[in-house]
Amino acid sequence: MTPTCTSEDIQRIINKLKKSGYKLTPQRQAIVDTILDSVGMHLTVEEIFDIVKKKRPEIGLATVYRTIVLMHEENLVTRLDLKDGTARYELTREDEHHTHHHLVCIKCSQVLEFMDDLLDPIEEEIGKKYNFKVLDHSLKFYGICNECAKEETFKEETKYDKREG
Amino acid sequence: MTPTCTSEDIQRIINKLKKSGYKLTPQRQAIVDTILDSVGMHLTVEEIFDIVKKKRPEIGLATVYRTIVLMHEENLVTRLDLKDGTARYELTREDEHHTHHHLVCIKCSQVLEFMDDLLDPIEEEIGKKYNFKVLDHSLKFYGICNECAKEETFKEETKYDKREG
DNA sequence: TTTCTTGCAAACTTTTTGCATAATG
DNA sequence: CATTATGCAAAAAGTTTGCAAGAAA
Repeated sequence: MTPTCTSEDIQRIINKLKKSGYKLTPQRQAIVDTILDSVGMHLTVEEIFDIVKKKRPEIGLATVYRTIVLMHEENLVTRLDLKDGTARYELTREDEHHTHHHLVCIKCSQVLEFMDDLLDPIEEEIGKKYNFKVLDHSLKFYGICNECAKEETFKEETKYDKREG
Repeated sequence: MTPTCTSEDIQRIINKLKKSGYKLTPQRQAIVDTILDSVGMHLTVEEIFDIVKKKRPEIGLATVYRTIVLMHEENLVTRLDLKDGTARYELTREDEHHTHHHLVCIKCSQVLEFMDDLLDPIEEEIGKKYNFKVLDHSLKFYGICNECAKEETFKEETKYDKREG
């Protein structure tokens, strides 16, 4: 479920950046490394910055922002919105037909990932019905994770603020 | 597809607010009216503010924010993230089993809505598989709308920034 | 009259940008 | 060496909050 990263990943990323004419600076290397090391963690830019800073204290937050923007434009990272006010990013996995999806616990905010291609027929149907050329989809399930379900009985009201439409 | 609002909607909202102990001020009324009048438009708080201000210039932006937060907590509005940097809100439709979903054009940013309950069996399956009590889901399809498809041939690169995982 | 709400301004948070300096290919 | 990238600090943009004055139940 949580794939580990290979040296192919790092090569793929570096090649793509080079191909687009970007220089490979130590700062960018450090940021790429951090993203590769944090698969499944859905880090914010600030969190990436904090990790990178440990190895290279001279690095600036603006550089991290600029690098993430750049990687996002190149589709090397995918943005994820978990409704806590800051954007989060994760490595775009090359091997996935579509991006994977997320189970978001509205009690503890834990995020599980899952792959599922059951959506493909729906995608096709919707495309035809609305004359819309579907390229990708994003799916999130909101609910209560196993641990939180054990802890206490869930109260139906509250916590709408963790979901989105 | 784009449902119009009935007086039942406004009664439902007002009753819910009253029931939760909130006072019904003219400011809140104006904001509720605006949201009811803008179904399908996915307004930002600032946009709601601009509309409300025309009728009641004395109203403050903070009041609009506070009212939206409050309505969101009461599940009267649903937050929607269309990746343009600001949160957007829409009326939570009472009659829907789940919230409706969105087709987002990555060229022109147009947002179409669609209802679909084909996801229910997937929801159930995922729930069992991951021991996750699913309460709701959010689904977005990203692609090219009919108009944009006509205009020009789509170039495969670019525009990843409009999508999310 | 008591409590909740408003408007304003200030504070905060996240993200972007200008600019001089430094590093890359 | 020409160009691109960096770090810093300042600016933007979106959202939240403190507080005194005002309105609702």
